[in-house]
Amino acid sequence: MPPTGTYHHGDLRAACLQAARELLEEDGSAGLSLRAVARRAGVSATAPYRHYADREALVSAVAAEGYRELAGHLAAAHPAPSTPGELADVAVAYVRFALEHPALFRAMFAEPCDPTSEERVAATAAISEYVRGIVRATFPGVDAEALSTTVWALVHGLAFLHLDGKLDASSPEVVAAQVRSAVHALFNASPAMAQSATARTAG
Amino acid sequence: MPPTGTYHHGDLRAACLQAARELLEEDGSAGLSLRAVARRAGVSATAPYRHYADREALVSAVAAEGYRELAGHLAAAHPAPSTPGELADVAVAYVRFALEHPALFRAMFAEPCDPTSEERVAATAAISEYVRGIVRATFPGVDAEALSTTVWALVHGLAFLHLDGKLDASSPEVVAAQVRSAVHALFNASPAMAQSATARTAG
DNA sequence: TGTACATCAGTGAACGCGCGTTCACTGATGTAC
DNA sequence: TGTACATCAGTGAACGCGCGTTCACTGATGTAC
Repeated sequence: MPPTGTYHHGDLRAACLQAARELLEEDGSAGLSLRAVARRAGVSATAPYRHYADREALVSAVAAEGYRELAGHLAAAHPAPSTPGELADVAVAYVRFALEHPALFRAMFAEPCDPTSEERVAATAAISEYVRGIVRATFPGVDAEALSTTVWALVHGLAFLHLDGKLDASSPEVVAAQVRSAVHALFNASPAMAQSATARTAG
Repeated sequence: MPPTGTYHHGDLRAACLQAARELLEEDGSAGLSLRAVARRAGVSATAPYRHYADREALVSAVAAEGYRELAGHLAAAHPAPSTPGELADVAVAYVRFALEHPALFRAMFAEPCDPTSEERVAATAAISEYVRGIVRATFPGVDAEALSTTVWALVHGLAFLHLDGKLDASSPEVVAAQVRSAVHALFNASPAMAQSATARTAG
């Protein structure tokens, strides 16, 4: 057990991430500042420099953590989606994550970011690969690369428009229904669906 | 003609917008500051207060102008789209606008914004209505409300993922092809298309 | 087991900065007579 | 056409702020003998 309340913090690196997360959750519109994070972590303004090269590095780390958390959230929605309906569940989870953590989501996507952060690049690549995997499982034989980009963009756009108040986000149910409907509009059209259309009820 | 170079500026309100735009174009990642705008407009730091209540008001005005400019850009892509292909042209124009004016686009959409700005609300409503009109023209008899939301979200998501470096934006052509492909994936599925599918070449 | 010492992870003062906003002001403009 | 005056659109000094980052430092930890 790391001794708490001592001069040495124990795990200030993690504590900074935690503090940053709390700040983002509390004030959805503020930018992260190193000083505010240090303050929240109960530490001098300069202590974080022991663990992060500069402000950018902290922000990148927060974003990367956000990506991982998002991935977990999606996986929790459905462990291994393989039908359009299950894929839609995952889509709903994506948008819900954005609406539940608006500031974090903005930090992850809306700010110009440091493209050199390995942690960050790896985390977004993982998300992208994850979506591709789902699409592949749901529509085997389709160009998963292209379709997964389309799916991601659709869902991402819904998330952002909702975040930005451009769509009706009055209740989670309304949002979920909208996401589902949009996703189904897309999936009804996929080549794989068209191919197997004869095997289902037409109309 | 307003006398330039005089004590009285002539049209400082417009000059501030212009200055703000230039700053956004030059530094895609900087936030707008009133002082920087004033500086760029060649005027004292406090002069803009004659024309804008505060920083927020300036930013909202810039964003509103951006919406109008985007609308013009879309209209220029095609005056009255009524086929999926023409609609795709408009979609391409949307994404191109975002990529050509990243900082402006972020100011318009990515920042938490003042929802009370009438100018801003009106401008975004206009965009939304515009998209709905196109969808209605392209797919008469369809629930334009739902489909136009889906279209907007898809295109908006593509714009943002590109802006954020999450997709291959290596050349305008690549981007355009991707947008077109995504839009077509969606349109192939719309009920209206399905209805009229027999009237076309199947496959 | 005890001591000397290197290393590590913090502190706190200080730097220079740009910011939003206020205020009393002044120069320019335009209108009434 | 000329003058007095109200109004308007700027100026510039000043405020207090939080920020990122540097620096020399010091207290705590752990290791070698």
